[in-house]
Amino acid sequence: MKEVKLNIKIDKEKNITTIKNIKFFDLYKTLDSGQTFRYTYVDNVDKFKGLYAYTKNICTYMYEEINKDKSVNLILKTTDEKIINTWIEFFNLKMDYEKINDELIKENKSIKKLIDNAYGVRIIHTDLFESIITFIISANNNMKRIKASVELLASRYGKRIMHDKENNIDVYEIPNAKTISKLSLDEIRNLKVGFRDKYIKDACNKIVSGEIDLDEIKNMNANDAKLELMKIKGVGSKVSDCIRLFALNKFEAFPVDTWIEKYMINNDLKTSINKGKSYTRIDIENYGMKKYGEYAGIVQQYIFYGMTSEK
DNA sequence: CCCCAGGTCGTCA
DNA sequence: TGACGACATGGG
Repeated sequence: MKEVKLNIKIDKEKNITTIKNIKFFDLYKTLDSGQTFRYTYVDNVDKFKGLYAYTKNICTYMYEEINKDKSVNLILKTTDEKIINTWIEFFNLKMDYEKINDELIKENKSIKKLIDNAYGVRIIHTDLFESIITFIISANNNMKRIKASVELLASRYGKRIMHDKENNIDVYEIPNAKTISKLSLDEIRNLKVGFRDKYIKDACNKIVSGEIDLDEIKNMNANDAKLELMKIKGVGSKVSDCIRLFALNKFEAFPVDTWIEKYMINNDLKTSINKGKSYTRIDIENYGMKKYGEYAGIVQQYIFYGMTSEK
């Protein structure tokens, strides 16, 4: 698909970069949609509201302005081109979401209300290792607790990469596999990850030993990547789908968690279930992939946002 | 006390 | 294969 051309203004004097008129983008909804767990809201930096976002050992202050036509200006507090490009890639800003949404609606008109509700939610491009660890923690857990555990992991065992004295905010990097593999099970357990301690350790051991090669996984097709990730204990079908969708951007993945299951049972699958059919999560995953095709993961994220943002 | 959260594992048939 | 209980932990 053709890439969107970005309108980027770099202001060296103010140390600010503005990416102008981004279509279908909501910074806060996107970060808050359960794909990444590492961002910190700030009440007062340079007299405006914003946040520190983190990925791949980079922490940047940013905020958004909404234009009259609903497009968004993303303001980054940096002028470093490498960092700017990191965030463009992270938020997939070159993807033409208007076109993708039009195609999805053309195939299936009922998707329009899902899109309107989740307006601006994008699939982001997260770091593979971080995604593996956070989504192992996510199993049978909730967003608040996942975020707390990831934050504990970073602040206890990661290097501090940002210190904001004025707002009393510190940001730490996610420790690497080697560092985590040296921790005891008790130390990992103390991150409030419960029974997932041994899974985190297994993932790091396999990465350190070379049994799992993250660079190889990045070059695999969607199906091979899924199976390779599932060699890690604690990574089943759903966790693997989240990792390949968010960290590898395999958009055909359709992760089925408790929310997606509830939604599909009450909507897409309702009539057949009334006729006495039953579906496992794997059935629902295959149904979603078939029905929504190459952008199933994007549809899934709209559904997830809708289900979790109510109340 | 119960049930639930971006599920997976081991076991038993 | 398919079903089912166990698993940590905090919130409602």
